[in-house]
Amino acid sequence: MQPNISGTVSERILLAADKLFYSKGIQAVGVDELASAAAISKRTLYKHYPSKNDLIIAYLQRRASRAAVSDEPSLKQILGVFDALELAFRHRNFRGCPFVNAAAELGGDRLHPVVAVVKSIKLGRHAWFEERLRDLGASDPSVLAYQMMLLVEGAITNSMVRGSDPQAAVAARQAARLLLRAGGLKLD
Amino acid sequence: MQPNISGTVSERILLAADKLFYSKGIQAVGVDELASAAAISKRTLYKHYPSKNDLIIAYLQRRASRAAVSDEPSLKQILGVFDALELAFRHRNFRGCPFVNAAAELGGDRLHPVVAVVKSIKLGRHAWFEERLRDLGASDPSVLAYQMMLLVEGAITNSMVRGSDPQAAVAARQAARLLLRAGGLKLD
DNA sequence: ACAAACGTAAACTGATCGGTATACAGTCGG
DNA sequence: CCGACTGTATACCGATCAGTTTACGTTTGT
Repeated sequence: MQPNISGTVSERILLAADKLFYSKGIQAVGVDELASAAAISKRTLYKHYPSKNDLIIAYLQRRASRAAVSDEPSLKQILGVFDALELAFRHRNFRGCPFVNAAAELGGDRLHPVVAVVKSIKLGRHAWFEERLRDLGASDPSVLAYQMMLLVEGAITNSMVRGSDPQAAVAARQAARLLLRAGGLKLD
Repeated sequence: MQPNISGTVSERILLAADKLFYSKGIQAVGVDELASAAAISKRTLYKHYPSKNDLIIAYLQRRASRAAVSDEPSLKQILGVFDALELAFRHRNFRGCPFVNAAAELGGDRLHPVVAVVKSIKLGRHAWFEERLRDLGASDPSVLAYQMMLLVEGAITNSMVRGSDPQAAVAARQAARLLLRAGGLKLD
């Protein structure tokens, strides 16, 4: 891979980490490879991120903060998640959920800081769904939000295992519409 | 961990591999640890499994072959999956789906033999659902089977990330009943 | 009893890893 | 012009890993 030489140093490092960690897996990427991909020396990398673990966490938090802030109506936002999934599944570089992958790779140690980060991110997603479902007057926003999470996670996992299968998103969206309607929401 | 000294050698190795691979992760377990856990020498281990990869695949296939063969009616079998999930989530040692975890750990290389094994196992599960749904006269057995897969995978993943949450199974079962009914099945 | 086969224990090989230290080049303010 | 700073290139460290080899019991068939 030819190194990226644009942007600030921290950005370059995070960009390289994002690409490599996600596509090859966290454990499979060494610090030397990261440094050369970011076109910096190892020393500089350790100046910005004092350990590989710090870089891993920064990578996950950067992925989490990509939450699209939108002023669309709540229902459209919820259904939009499944459209976004389908788009993601069509992407050639799709390789599942970075958070789940990280937890699977490093979760052998239940006290690993990465596990805590992943958990908080997932709880945040649940809250995101629940908030919007409450707005929409769902009969049981918490469990309905949980079910949306199940469909999203399930679709991502299935698509990853099968090798980027867009049909996972189609089945998930259809199921979501059914569950939302059963939960007391009026869809179009 | 005190070594296990009962059963045949191959069984002992597989038993140790199952416990260690699942609880600590595949990459986190070394061959020396496996040998001492199985109370055999490294030499003997390599006689039974000529590489660590062979042992990994044997471990996954053993997990997959644990499919409970039952003569219950199809519908009861399908719903039973979600009861089994809840039971699994209550287990202290639950740490997600061994197949997904393996794919997440080793899937950076898309041609890795483990990835192919995992994919075939998951396709087998889909076929298992589809077969029973077809028996039951579901209107679209393939997509309904896909949706069952989504719920199962989603529940497992969510429960793992949250640290063994039985509520994931409850939400999944409730969603499953709804989807099954909408798919043309008569429940109780 | 004896030799071949099988097992173990443990050292070793070569490679890779995260992280550190050294030596050197460029830059910039005073 | 200089000295502090910043970054690079690279060698190095200790640990760990998969896999091999060596040396030494122990069992087993005959």
